[in-house]
Amino acid sequence: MSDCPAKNLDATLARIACGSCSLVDLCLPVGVTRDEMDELDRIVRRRRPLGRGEHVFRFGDDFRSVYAVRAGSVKTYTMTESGGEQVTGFHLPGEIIGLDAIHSGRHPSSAKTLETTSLCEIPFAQLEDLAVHIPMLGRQLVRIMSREIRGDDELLLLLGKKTADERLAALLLSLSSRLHERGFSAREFNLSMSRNDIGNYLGLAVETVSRLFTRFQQQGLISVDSKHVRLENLDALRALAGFDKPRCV
Amino acid sequence: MSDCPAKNLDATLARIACGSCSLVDLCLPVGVTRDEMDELDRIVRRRRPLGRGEHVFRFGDDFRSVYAVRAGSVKTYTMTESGGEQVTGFHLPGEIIGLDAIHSGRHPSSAKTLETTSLCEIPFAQLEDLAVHIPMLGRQLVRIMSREIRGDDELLLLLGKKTADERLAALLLSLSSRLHERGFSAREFNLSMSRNDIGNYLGLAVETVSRLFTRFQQQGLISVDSKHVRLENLDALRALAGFDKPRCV
DNA sequence: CGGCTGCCGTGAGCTGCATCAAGGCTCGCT
DNA sequence: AGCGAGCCTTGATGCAGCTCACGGCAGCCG
Repeated sequence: MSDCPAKNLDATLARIACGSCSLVDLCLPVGVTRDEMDELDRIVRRRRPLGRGEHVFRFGDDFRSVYAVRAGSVKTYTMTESGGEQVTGFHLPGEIIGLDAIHSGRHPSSAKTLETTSLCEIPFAQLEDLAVHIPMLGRQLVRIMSREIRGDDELLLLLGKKTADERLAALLLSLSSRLHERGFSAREFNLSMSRNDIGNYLGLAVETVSRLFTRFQQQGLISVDSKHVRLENLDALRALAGFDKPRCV
Repeated sequence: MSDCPAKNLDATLARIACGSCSLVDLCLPVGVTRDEMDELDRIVRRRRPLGRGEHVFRFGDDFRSVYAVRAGSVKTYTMTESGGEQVTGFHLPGEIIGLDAIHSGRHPSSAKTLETTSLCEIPFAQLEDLAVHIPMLGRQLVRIMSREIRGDDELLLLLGKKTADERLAALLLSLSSRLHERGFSAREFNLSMSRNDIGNYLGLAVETVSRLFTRFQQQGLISVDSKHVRLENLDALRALAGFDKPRCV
């Protein structure tokens, strides 16, 4: 542990306070003062990065904390009794995961990193206590949860009503606009998730996803090179998906 | 207005305080004291019942309040740009609707009554202010929203992975257990929503839903008489649906 | 090096559910 | 009573996407 090369990195990350984090206006501390942010900083635990494929929490775990993605990406998924997965979301920096566990006190879903990922762990009991002193923090939490509900409802529409093409187009556009918000290119990015995860999330067979990527490329909508995607015709994709910004009103 | 026969009913309903409401342990004021409940009472507006098919709020409306169903039932739905509906939920007494609007300040979905329905309107700004003085109220709000997210995720699994049979079985069991929690029979109830709404919600064509009802009846799983359903073989339904309590962990 | 494992792409055939079409039932309205 | 509008049911047909089967490629390990 002490001679691990990650230690320095760890120490560096530990120094990043909410106030100096570039995600500050995507994450919890929106609208709180400098002093209040320091209070939040005191309860946030910045953990050393997780490697690809590690669990943040597992189905059935006791609920203690919610987690903010700081860098990297995470998939969340629930499980059927028969062992099948349903991927419920891909989460990018600034997003909070674990909110579905508050109600029951146990995690009803699992979360696994898709690549090397660093997270902020926010012990929930302390967050609730802090929210009593910092009303804005509670309000922001509620706003974030509202957005989550909204996002899920949009996904329901996608799974309930849309064709395979529309679904993939919608996912690509969602990733594109979310990455753009975070300062990355909206037109060109890497998919950190496997084709399998994509199919699972969109309610499609892997083979269908694979064929769709091929066809989208043939149609000049995108260029794909394994994990790397470039959106060549955003307007056509938007027309296909049927809406512009899948995760906003 | 003054000679309307609904007026007396209105007055009666208006007298029902949260403290004396039978839904008190399903709704917002869980775990708050008597005095705190009185404070909540002061901001809750008990409106006269809505008739069948009336809107509680519409897509695009300014967000001012959330609503608790007191009696009756409500469907919520979002819309595609092309005008199609996606039903996102059926809501029974004690459930809160409108939570998806907090984030953006506008309702991203519509809510329409399925039968004569009475609601409590809870102005959200006042609820937030009150939550500052009654921490438990804020916590309960967050818990309710967490359950909502959890419920949506379960629905995603349903739409993404389950067959038509499994979907209908899951819906019937969900309604059954939720009605049971509210003191109604778990085995026999009326469907307040149309076959169309059911199909829409489950991502199926009306015709498929109709055929499923017929087949379930032939298989001895249920008896149906138009809106009236009796679950004849709960265990078999549960086995079909693949899980027991669709909206709980 | 060779074998093994995980991920991705492609083709061929099948199937669950949508779609289309038509008829019955109920209820409210004239 | 008679008529029309919704809502529901049933049957026939078609197709989007699933399943199965196979081959390729990259990374990993002995």
